[in-house]
Amino acid sequence: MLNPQQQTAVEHCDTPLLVLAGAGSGKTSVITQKIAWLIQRRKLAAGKIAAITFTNKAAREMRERVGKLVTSEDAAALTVCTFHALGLKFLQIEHARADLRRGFSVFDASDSDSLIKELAPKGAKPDVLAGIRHLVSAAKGNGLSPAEALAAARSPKELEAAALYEMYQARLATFNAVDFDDLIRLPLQLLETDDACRDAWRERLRYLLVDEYQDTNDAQYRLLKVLAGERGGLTCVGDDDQSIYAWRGANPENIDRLGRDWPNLRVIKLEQNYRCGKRILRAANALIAHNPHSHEKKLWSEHPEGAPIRVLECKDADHEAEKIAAIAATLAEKYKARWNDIAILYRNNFKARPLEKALRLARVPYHLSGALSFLDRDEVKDILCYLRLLTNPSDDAAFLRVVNKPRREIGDTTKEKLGQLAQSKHCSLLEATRSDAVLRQLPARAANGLAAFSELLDELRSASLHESAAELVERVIRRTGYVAQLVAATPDPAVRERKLGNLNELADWFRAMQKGASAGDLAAQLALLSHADRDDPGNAVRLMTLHAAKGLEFRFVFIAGCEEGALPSEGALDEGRLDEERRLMYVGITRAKELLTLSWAAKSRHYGEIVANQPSRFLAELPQADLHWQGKDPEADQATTRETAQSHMARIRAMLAGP
DNA sequence: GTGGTGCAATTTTTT
DNA sequence: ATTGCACCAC
Repeated sequence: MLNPQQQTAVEHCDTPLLVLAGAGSGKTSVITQKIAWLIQRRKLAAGKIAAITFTNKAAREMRERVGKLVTSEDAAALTVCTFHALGLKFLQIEHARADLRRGFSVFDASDSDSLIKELAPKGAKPDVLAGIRHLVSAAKGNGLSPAEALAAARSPKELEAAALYEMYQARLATFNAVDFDDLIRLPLQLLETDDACRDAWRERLRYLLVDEYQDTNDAQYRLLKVLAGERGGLTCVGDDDQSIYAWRGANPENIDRLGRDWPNLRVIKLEQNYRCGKRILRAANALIAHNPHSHEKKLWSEHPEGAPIRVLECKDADHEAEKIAAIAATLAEKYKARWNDIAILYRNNFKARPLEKALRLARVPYHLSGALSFLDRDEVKDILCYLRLLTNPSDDAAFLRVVNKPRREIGDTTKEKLGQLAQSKHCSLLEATRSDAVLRQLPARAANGLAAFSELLDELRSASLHESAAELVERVIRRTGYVAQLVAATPDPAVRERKLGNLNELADWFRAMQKGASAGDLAAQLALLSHADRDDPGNAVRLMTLHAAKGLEFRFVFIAGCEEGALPSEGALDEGRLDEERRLMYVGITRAKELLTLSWAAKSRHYGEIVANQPSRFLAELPQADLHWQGKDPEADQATTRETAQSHMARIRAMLAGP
């Protein structure tokens, strides 16, 4: 099944291995087969192997595929998860060494945002806040502690951010909480400083396989390095041409670092593509040739040539969406396509709106991935915050979120006052509500509400001691009066049903999880499962961003919004980061197996105003002979391209030859 | 403490 | 143009 390069990659275990795997070259097969090889031929215990991915969906798919190659016992013993999930598991075991107490909370992005906002100078503008948050995250992604970040600060901005990082981290510590970046940074810090801990984990994880290696940041690289050690039980699979996450700290330089840190590194290239038609691949190769390369790679394919790549020129975004919807609708009969053979990709989520509208109108079933995440729904977050607070009474962020849900007449004034009192007593908000001295200093109405809240939590906590996680979740949903409030406050029956459905789904998720785990641990895991990769899209056209499409493939792919300022995005253009945008386009093109359609709109809305667009420069970088431009004026174009003329002739001939 | 009105920011991409 | 949020009147 495997080609010689793939087979070599599977069998090479004695020194670290870097697999430069082009798009569609079967890298997942290499990883899964290699896991099976390690277990069956190298007699390595499955429990000592970890396969690390970047998304939960990728982890799930990998687990599924490995499951077909190894025994179910081995499959269960394997670690197949994201970097962040591995870090969480690590910290849950090693919490004491990381100065965390059992049941610590994982702050999600919005928890982090509010904390930053609280600590930043009052009235700071959103973009300033975002800048600080980005710098703090970048420092953490470089594995820096607050002190190190302060020392490394090069500009006033960085200095300010580093100072804020210190406060931010101190607050997290009092909340007994970590954020996403800490899930990498804290394990790294521990492993690099604590020899006993490092040796134990090296023994525990004897072989590491990393998918999408080009997406690792500095901290992740160092984590791999310290875990793999001199022994170098490590296989990294990646593609520098698919590096599209530099904006969030991914460092594709890590590809070259491997060879420097392990001189015995073996490098294998996978250049045969098993996915795309020749023409699509030729276009992809031509496009990416415009980028500088340190690892030359030439993808080839044995697939048929395939149809020309269509370029739809449209008047505006609505027109574009209508055209795409119309073509998608015909593909089904023309090519015997199932709806889920079709994907519509775009640079930013904003583009999804007109597409949704057009697809609905054309009665094409579609599924929007990524957008409204299950866990971002308010009602789900609320219940999860109850669980967080039950497991971690110090979690002030969770406290603030749920203390007045459902309504207990506790408003901002009370929260503010309570915060001051807790601060002076050096205790958490929840502890403060337990103190009579504190309650006496508040108005009776607020004090009653707080007392009721803390009693409710006490009751739930004592119930949690002898209940499973699933039972506890159901109890929280019922006993807090949450459902009653939800029903009362949501007049629209459709919205109400949806929200209640979300709560049911949440309960289902906990029911499906293993019996032994505590609700708090599960809530922490759930915090990482941020994207809607939970629900099965079914047989529907898939709408998603180009980023979300990485790792997927479809027979028919549309890339909408190929415009200057959109596909090389405005921001990237300003900062001269064109290469990554080109790689994004490359990723999009290489998702297509059979038919690729690119489109651009001559006009679009920009902050409410209508502006004229230019077609993306990337369209000009494709081999023009492989493109079929379909302009705004279909009559005029029909004859202009050879391909259409030929198929036109073919149709006429067929008619003449017919009955 | 809650429910309204007007203003400002939004368009990268995600664990 | 839409939407979230800050500020103000009950």
